[in-house]
Amino acid sequence: MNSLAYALLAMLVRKPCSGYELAEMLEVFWQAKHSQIYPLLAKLENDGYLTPENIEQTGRPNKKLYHITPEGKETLKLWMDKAPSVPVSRDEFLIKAYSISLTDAATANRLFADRLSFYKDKVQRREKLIQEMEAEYGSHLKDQEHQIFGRYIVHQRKLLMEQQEIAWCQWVLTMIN
Amino acid sequence: MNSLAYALLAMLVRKPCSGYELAEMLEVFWQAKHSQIYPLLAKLENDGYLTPENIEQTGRPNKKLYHITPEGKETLKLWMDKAPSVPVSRDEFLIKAYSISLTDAATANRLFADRLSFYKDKVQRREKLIQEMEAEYGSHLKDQEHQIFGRYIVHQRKLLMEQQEIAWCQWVLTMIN
DNA sequence: GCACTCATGTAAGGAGTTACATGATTAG
DNA sequence: CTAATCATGTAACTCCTTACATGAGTGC
Repeated sequence: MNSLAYALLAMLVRKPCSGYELAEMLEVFWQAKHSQIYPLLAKLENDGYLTPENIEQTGRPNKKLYHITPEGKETLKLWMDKAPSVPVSRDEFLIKAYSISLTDAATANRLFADRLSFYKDKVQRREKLIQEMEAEYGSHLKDQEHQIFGRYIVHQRKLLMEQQEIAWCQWVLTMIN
Repeated sequence: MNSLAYALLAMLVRKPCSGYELAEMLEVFWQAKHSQIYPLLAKLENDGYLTPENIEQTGRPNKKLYHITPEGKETLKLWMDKAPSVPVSRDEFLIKAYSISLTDAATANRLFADRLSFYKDKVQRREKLIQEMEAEYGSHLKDQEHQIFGRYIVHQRKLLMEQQEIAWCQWVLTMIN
């Protein structure tokens, strides 16, 4: 059981998902490629933490919805008590930002302008997602007992980070222009 | 040449460093263990991007200061033009925050309280580091031509992120208490 | 026609972590 | 007297990415 395994269980507590969906949803705290996810789902099924449900679809490929088992949920619950490992963030952009004096004004500008638009897009998507949560759950979002609470606060955290990235890029752009 | 190799070159443009020092300094954009750094430094030396200087010390182990070569600096410069790969962040804490409804109030509280103090410590260290930069470089910090500029903006970014993490933890704590 | 989305998998290789190894000095 | 800091390295292993493989439907 590695961190990704717990990330998958955490997602599946909310609702049954296919590997394809999980790969998208994991973006919020543990990015992983499908090539890592599919074998791990098979392993978790084999260990009794998940059960698959085959969904036949027309017009698109069939899929497997994985459901979390009581053992899976219990395993995740027990893990909650352990101290989380230190967060890891690896960002090539920051290496380039650090080395900005090595490059010309045009390259520096492009670097930050691209970063800015990348995060503007991220913010837009995140705001839409949060609006959808608000429409569906309303005041339950602030109820720590409700299952949605965890999902809400995590996406709020990500939104804040993305908004701050935009503000910081703009701050740097005013200095280099 | 992987991202970590460029991260090392970026650090060594500023000043010659030992592998030990680099492991600490890399925290800001690309965390790596010494077991990954030492072999890579040897490889970069072998490729002609670095030259080592042996420093004999009394009262503590001798060390190797790596200096970047003109070829190393040129390689880093050329890399600046390429679009950076997408940032990766993997944070076990966020998996637990997402699953907060599975656990009791005491565990949830401890989880966020620990996170809060972890980042309070981070902010303290970062603020001290930035104050030292201000004392040494003053108005040069805002001069995009100056070598310190990149280092300054990156640490500012990290400080903002850490301060925001504190504010967010406090926001969640008010909701769960 | 071409790229994108949905959908699942395997194989090979590169990146990163943990453990093994050594050892003096300093602070509590 | 115990833990932390400084300091460098290797070995084994796990984790993660890239590439290979397949294929129908949709939008430009």
